[in-house]
Amino acid sequence: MADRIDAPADICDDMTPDQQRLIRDILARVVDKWSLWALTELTADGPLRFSRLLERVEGISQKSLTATLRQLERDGFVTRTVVVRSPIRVDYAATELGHALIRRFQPLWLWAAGRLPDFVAARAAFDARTEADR
Amino acid sequence: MADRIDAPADICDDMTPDQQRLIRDILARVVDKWSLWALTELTADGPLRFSRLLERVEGISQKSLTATLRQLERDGFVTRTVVVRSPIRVDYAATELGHALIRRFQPLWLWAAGRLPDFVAARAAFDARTEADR
DNA sequence: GCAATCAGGTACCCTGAGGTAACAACGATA
DNA sequence: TATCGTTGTTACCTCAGGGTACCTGATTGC
Repeated sequence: MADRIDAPADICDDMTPDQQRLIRDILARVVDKWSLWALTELTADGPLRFSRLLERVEGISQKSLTATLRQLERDGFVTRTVVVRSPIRVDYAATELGHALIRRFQPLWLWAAGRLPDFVAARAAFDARTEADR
Repeated sequence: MADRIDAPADICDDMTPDQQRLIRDILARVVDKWSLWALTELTADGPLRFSRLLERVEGISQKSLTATLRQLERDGFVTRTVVVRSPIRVDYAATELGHALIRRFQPLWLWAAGRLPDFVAARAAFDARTEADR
């Protein structure tokens, strides 16, 4: 998991180091291997139980899903409600904060999708350059 | 480094798996340990040479800075120009794509900064909850 | 010739994220 | 009673990111 993300100095100037660390922490969580994916599933499709998430977040292990959901819950992006029915059942749902985060992140995704040709071109150019000489 | 970041399905529907993987790749790079920080320094303050960056991106090692800059260069966020002067000199500068990325990322940072109290409260509530029972 | 500066490469090691697999609780059901 | 389904937890292992330390060129100045 990435453990620090920084922002331009002018945004940070009026914050304590502790606050800056917390923000980095939050944003790092947002972009780690599974968090955003899991949260996206929850924002797109009502409350989901553990096993449903396990199926949807394709490739994640039980252990990692548990850890991911705990972190998301701790930071207020997700709620966890235990239903004591027959086979125990746990529902996870995105909070308002969770929805807001996804909404804020989408423009970045769309932008990246739009500039896809630039990335492809940049990589091709770089690889050609390095293969030749350097 | 995080190696995948996903977006809502409706954005992905008209993209090939390869394209989706590339976008995840790009966005993952953006939020890894050092990339965003280094790029931020470059967008804030003209071209910088290797040693200047080494000082500014406080805590990074030579090895990691080299690796980070190579990745940023490969993805088109940074240019690398060698000046063959007396003691060799290499200038790094953010490209238009690099500036655009930082601009796109800033709103997310500002939003997180604004919701700081929510994160603090969520964590406090969670920690109190888990300390008591569970 | 010799030291110093600058940009990097390389070898070695350590840590931590994350996967696998087995086990735990606990009610329902056969 | 035994087994199953569900949500975890725990032990063990692997692998890759990243740090430290040292070495390489190339060039200038002494």
